[in-house]
Amino acid sequence: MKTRQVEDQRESGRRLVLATIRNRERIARIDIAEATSLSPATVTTITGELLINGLIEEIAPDNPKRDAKRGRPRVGLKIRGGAHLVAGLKLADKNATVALMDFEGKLQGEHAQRLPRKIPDQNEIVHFIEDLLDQATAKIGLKPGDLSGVGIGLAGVIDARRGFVHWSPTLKERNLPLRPLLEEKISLPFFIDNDVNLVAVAEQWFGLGRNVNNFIVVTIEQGVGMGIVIDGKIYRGARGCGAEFGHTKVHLDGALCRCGQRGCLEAYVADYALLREANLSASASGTDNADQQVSALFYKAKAGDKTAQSIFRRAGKMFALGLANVVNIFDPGLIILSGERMQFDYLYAGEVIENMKSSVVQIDVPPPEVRIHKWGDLMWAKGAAVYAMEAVTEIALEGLASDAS
Amino acid sequence: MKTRQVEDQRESGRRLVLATIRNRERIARIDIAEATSLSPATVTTITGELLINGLIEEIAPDNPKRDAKRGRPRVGLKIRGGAHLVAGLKLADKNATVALMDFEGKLQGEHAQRLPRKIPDQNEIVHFIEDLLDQATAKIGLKPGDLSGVGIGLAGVIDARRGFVHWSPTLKERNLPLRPLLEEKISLPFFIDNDVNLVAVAEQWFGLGRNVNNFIVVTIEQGVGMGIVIDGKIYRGARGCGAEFGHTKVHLDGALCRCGQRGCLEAYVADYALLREANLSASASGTDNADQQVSALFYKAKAGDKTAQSIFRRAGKMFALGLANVVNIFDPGLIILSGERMQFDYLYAGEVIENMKSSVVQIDVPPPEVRIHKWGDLMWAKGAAVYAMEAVTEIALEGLASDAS
DNA sequence: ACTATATAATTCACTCGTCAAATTAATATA
DNA sequence: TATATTAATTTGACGAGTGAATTATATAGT
Repeated sequence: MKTRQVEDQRESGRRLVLATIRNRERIARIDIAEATSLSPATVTTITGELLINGLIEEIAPDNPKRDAKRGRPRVGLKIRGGAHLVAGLKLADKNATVALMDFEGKLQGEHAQRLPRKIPDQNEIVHFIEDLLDQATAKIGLKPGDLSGVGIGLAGVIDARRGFVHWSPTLKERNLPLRPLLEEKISLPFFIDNDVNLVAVAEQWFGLGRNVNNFIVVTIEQGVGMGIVIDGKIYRGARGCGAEFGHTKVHLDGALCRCGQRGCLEAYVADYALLREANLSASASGTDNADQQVSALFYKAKAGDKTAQSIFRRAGKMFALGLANVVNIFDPGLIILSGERMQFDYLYAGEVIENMKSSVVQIDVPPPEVRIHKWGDLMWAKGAAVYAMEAVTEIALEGLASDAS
Repeated sequence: MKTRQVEDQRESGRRLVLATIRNRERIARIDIAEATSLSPATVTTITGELLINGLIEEIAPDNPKRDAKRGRPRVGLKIRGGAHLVAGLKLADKNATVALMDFEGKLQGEHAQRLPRKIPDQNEIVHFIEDLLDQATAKIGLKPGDLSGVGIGLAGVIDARRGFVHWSPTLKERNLPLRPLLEEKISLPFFIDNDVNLVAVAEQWFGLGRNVNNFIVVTIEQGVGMGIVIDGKIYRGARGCGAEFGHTKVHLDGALCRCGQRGCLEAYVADYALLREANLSASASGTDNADQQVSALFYKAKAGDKTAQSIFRRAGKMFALGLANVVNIFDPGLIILSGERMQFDYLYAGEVIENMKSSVVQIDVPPPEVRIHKWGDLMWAKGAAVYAMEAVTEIALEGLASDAS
């Protein structure tokens, strides 16, 4: 900590250059200069450092036709995938998914495993994750020690800053300091967050949120979740726990929610809410096929069953109302509806979207775009991996300062 | 535009130092160094520039007792009030208020005037504002030309970036490019924003939001408004128009709102909603005493009238629900309830707040603090002035770069 | 084949801003 | 009056970024 302002300048330059290379996948120095509005000279210096430290590499001129331009050919730079390997875990209600990702963002391996219904205690969760990492890395001939970091996405209320789980449907215990517990047993940096936030990160890197600075992601699965991106960063509230869209109230003294309160959006659109309406308790007919039951209900509605239709119609209305509230408060530029349930079009049908748009303050500017993105657990795990990678990148860049010889 | 990174560094240093002096009112160089983690040497350089350019000034050692410490006494620095004068206007439904403020944030004059019911056209609004500025400045023996900028707060949906009024209850016309219109006639920079955002700015500078980086302000008057501060900055949505809390839906297909939609919070808690319930149309018994009618209704409820009580009770419940939704989505650290109607305790009664807190996701961290701040139109105008001053400061700092000799 | 032209990347001399250390300034205390 | 103490300024050095010149590497033209 010699100086402050001066070092900061260089460090932010490195960050900027690395981010630019990431974003553009492969890019020549001159284009980096253009994109970052740094001078070519500075770009040479910074990329030189990054090359020495192995974070980036030059790429062979892959364009044999070279656009028929003359002059010295630009040499492409890219992230060096081998620089770091991270793991991302998605712990859902019934199964866990692992994604292994290199520093370039490429998937290097994956692994899935069933989960005991609820993980009862601290020890078991730590062991379970340890196992998961063992098996996942073994698949590609490596060990957990080869990882530079692990990201974990979990449903529930999570304080990402502390890696603290206030509450999660996956765990039996409340108020679990998960990160300290894990880091005590496994000597790796862990990064824990609400799973929807990690979907938002995944959308930012690989999905519909690329180069969009302000958007929100809404997921419907067991519960209803939301991730908010403002100025390119995940927004976390003052108390460190993210957007609880599912427990937004859509009806005064309305339907009972599993959180104990009444009128939550979740109590109208989540799986259990739909089944409850249909008088099909999930626990009554086997815990595992709630999915199938919801599917069955959906196809019944499709087939013309009035009761089933009514259930989905109400859910759609409530969803539209909740969404409109978010739009009225946040005015996001883009809304991404994501998650397993998005295969059921009742929630993103034109009617629901129109409903939402007509409940938004009307001005002569078009309402936010709504896009649907259905993807499975692996994408959530990739989001978790990316989350870890952002953190690992940060650590790498900080460490680089003293490294420079 | 010689260099980029290098000049930026100096400029951000100036910004930082000036902001620190603002925040601390009077502060010695050594303390600035401490607060900004710049070196004393740099602080000397920067404050020297600011002194030469007349933005700050040294203050005589006002502490005759000097804490009984020895050594060279620290010389205080403060913002030089005379550096710039700005005006802030609050245009409400029935009256307009002007605040004149010096560069130090001190009120230099004020002025109020009744407003015609609705301003019909472009020309009139420009003339009206021109008049207002003339009269306000005349009161302290100056002219509008002595101003460095004018901030204007207006209810409705405003795009602050463009100074564009999508819609305002004060104006008859929709889609009015107010800033260009004003700047065409009056050669001063104008800064226009939603009035609640300006209240938020005022809270940040003078009120309960001092040194709080994340909070929201909610006001109830003719309508219901909200201002959001994230990371010390006013949050503006993607479309440039702020938080429309009042048109958040609290009931599916609920009460009819003046915006034409149903179930808006405003349709339950705003003046017209209360009077409508009480079967007292504002327009029926004279437009001007809606205030008094609401007051009368309030005291009737206080006196035990069941009907009146029921009206306020429902309004309170809906308000609590809407507020809970904002908390669930945003998780702000502090909520400031502000505005004229806050004198009626039905909306911030312990019961309502408790109601809200019990509708928020429950974790083992205390829910956000709620504080009440009742203040009149002058404070809104001061907020508008501060808003202008922030902009003027920015301009002054930018101009300084080339000035430096 | 050779030169001219074009473009990318690097090198180098210079400027600007910050900082640590030394110096000067201004006070209280012995 | 001398000494101690703290604030502010000055000074010399250093780090980072830049423009201009230089080097590298290609194509186009003859």
